[in-house]
Amino acid sequence: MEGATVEIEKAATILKLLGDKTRLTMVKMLDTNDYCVCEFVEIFQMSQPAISQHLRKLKDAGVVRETRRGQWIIYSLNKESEYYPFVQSLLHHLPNQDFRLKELEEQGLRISCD
Amino acid sequence: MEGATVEIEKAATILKLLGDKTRLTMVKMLDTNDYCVCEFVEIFQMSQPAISQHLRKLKDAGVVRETRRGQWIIYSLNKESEYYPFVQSLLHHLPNQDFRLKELEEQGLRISCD
DNA sequence: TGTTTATATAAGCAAATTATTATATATTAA
DNA sequence: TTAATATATAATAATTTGCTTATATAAACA
Repeated sequence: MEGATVEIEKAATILKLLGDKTRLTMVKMLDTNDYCVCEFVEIFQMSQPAISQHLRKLKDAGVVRETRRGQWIIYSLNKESEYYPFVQSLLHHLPNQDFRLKELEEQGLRISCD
Repeated sequence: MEGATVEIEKAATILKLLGDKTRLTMVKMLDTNDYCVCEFVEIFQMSQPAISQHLRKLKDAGVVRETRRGQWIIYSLNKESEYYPFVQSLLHHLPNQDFRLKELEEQGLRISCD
């Protein structure tokens, strides 16, 4: 096995966090692009507080991090996390979600630019 | 990426299931050995119905399966599951739990024999 | 400055989760 | 056949989760 082992308790915490369709999709999307909150609101057709709360959980666990860019707060995967390799290897099994970015762009709603 | 992709929704279901310390430990243990219900009861110091309910969830999702051996019901990882490769790759990141089996044996409480 | 836009936080609530206790079922053994 | 053992299921209670609405904060812009 490559990479260090993840303590069972911490692994369970991360898996529970990713065991939600919205958060799992977010994290898969963040694996290839950065997004701001309002883009997620658009994509998931969910209220802004609901999206913020999902992102806060991911941030508290160190899975994602945020940077302010003007009035927007951009979220990205935290690749420095000691759990990143673990998360990564999960994401490899999931289907690409780039179609969601395409939809955003087609609607002229893309904001973050990497 | 090797192996087929797991639908996001199904992946979230499996991750939520494994996002519980008890179930995650069970599955990691089952990756190398089979166990009966009463062994798990001993190991986790939890009521028998609680253990049965965890196992039922894992069974309903197709992650584990059961075989009766006399009065015992032996649980094992379902390696035929289409999600087995996904589960496997998670388990690789977790620390070995063989010390739990050793403890069982030292207490003379080991029942299942593979 | 005041207004708009993007985001976060708090309070409250319904649904889901995880344990418990009590009871039913199935196999083994006396 | 009866008692003991292993397991499952049902009912229930406590806790957690994920949304909602209302409100606060912070940057941008007129």
